[in-house]
Amino acid sequence: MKQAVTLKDLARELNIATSTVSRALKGNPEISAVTTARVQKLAKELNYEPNALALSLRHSKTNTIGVILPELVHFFFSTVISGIEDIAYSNGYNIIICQSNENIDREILDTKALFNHRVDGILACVSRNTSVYDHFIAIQDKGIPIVFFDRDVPIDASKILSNDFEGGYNATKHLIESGKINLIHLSGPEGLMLSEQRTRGFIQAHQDLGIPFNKEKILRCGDGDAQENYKIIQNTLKKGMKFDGIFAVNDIAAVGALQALQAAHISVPQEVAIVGYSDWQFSSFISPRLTTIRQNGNEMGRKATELLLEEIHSKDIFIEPKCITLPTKIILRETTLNK
Amino acid sequence: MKQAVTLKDLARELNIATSTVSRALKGNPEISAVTTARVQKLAKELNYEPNALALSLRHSKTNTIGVILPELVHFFFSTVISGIEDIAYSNGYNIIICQSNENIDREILDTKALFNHRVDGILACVSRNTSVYDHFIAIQDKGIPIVFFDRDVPIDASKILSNDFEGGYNATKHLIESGKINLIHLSGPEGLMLSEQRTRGFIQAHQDLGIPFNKEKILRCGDGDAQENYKIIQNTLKKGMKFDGIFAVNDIAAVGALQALQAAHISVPQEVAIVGYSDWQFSSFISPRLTTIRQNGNEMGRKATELLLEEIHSKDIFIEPKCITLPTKIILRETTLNK
DNA sequence: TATAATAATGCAATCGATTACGATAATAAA
DNA sequence: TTTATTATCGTAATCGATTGCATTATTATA
Repeated sequence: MKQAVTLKDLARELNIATSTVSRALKGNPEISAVTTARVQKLAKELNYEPNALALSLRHSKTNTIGVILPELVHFFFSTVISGIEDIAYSNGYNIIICQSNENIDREILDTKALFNHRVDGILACVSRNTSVYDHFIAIQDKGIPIVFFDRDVPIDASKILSNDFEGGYNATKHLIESGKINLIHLSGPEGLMLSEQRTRGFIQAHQDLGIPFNKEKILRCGDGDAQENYKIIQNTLKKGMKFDGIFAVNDIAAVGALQALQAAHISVPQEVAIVGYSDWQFSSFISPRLTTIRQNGNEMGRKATELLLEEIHSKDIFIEPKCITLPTKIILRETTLNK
Repeated sequence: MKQAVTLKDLARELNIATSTVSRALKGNPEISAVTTARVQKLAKELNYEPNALALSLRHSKTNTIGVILPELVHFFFSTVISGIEDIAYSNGYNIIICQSNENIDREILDTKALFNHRVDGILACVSRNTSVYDHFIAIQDKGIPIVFFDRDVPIDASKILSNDFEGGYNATKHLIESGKINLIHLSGPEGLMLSEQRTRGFIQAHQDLGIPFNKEKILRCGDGDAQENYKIIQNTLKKGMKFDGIFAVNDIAAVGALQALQAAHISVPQEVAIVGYSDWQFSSFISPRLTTIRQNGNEMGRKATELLLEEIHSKDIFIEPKCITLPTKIILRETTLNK
């Protein structure tokens, strides 16, 4: 098997010490111009590339950021990753991405793996059903900074969140202002702070605009795939419940609802209007095009990475955790009446 | 700053040699039961975790696989990643994912970064506009095995491809058999082998089924986003070109075409039928639901990883590159007439 | 000419873990 | 009692690169 070229190989070939080779390669003025030239020439010839492992070990610094998130396939998360990459790469950092698949056990394994690889810091969005946080605390205790994003956690660390309350509030306000006052809400899983915030926004908007509200308006959907929400709306219609607007916790749920309505020959948005959440890629494709709340995933990724790098670069002095909440934006499309 | 616990720390605390600690931790019988117990107890107390960097350096083995692919957000690629994860994790390997963003320069940087991190092997799907392959050859020359997937490359290496010819053939055959004989094809970028294969299938099906074919039936779309294909179909209609079926190189293009038809009040599938490619997530959401060709991404990821691990584990002996072509499957939905 | 200053390079420790080999002590065999 | 054997543990080299501290050789200064 071919072996990678090392400093030692260059040194042997040129009959000098590895330390000299090392210095010559980085243009140290202590080394004579002649020697430097010889070394750099040979290095190029043999295609020498430094071993990042050895460097990391030496410097106790991997220049690598670990990223833990629930699923790659979500459009929102992929925009977050782009933001992370932008900042990380331009600062000379690599990233390692781990999917937890919304699985707490996988998440625990991921944190361990990232620690064992001695990443310089971690960006994490916890899985939906994470309720203990020891694995993160343990990492922090070992001196590795963590910044959480998108989903809130009861941990003393920096966080970049989206203003889910505001999103829920504005979605609901838009529905009400377009004349729909008998709304239902397809809500996310209990315990997931983010979905509870959206629900809170839903309720608050009712109160602020003087629209009556009761708990029956909230329909809880578990995983929130389209199929499930299709059935929920189907059942709701079957039970004879009346409504003229739906605020769904995400676009997938919204599509499920939309299809149930279409199957029942209920016109959207004339009879029932719909607002989704997150502005998935398909939301502008489907017919009618879906009104939704856009979160700035790229910005979230960038901000989170900037914060993390700050903490990495000042490992010695204590840094007060920051919590940044990013604004959302409503994207008006065809599933709501726009006046 | 808190520092991670090392073997040396344990050794100092217990007043024994690090070599003894190392052996005790892995239950080496040369170490007395008493000592072993003491070491393991302390290790647990101090939450000792071995430094993967040091191990990798020592063994010249990182147990890490590098993955290079164009974009994470593509549903197909995310299923490939799941397949890769399944096999990699169950074999004790971690993965590092790099997005090239269909950018050759980024791709070159990625290969370098992965090599510098001394990954044990690489799984790669080249970017759309990659036409030189020196960066991959260089990696191979350093003894790191590479397995390519999805997109074919003129490199002597193992490959897992999808049978794009078959997919294009069956899509076209289905359209013709459902009574549509005046088809057009929204084709992918020139030079991308995969899209040329699909086009070849389109042509061959015409010939085999005795349907006249001419080059005007092929409309080339560059990047292939929905907007672009919307315009292409719009222009085609404006020019008065007649057609009753569309085979699109991917689902996004198909949706663009679909929307252009709907805007022109042309009924799908009655007047014009559509077949897409790749079975994106949204394809079963939209209305009408899209008939498409499904590629088994998970299987592709699994097979590619298995092949790569084989090559990694037999680094010394030469392994003949294998090329596996996976079958595709047509998913019949509402954008075509199904008889 | 003797000494100091400078330039150029080598030696060896270091990062954290592993492992071949050597060393010590205790026990068994002769 | 002396030697061989075994159990147990330590020493040092190693992976690849860096870097503080010598060590030379050369030139400048007194």
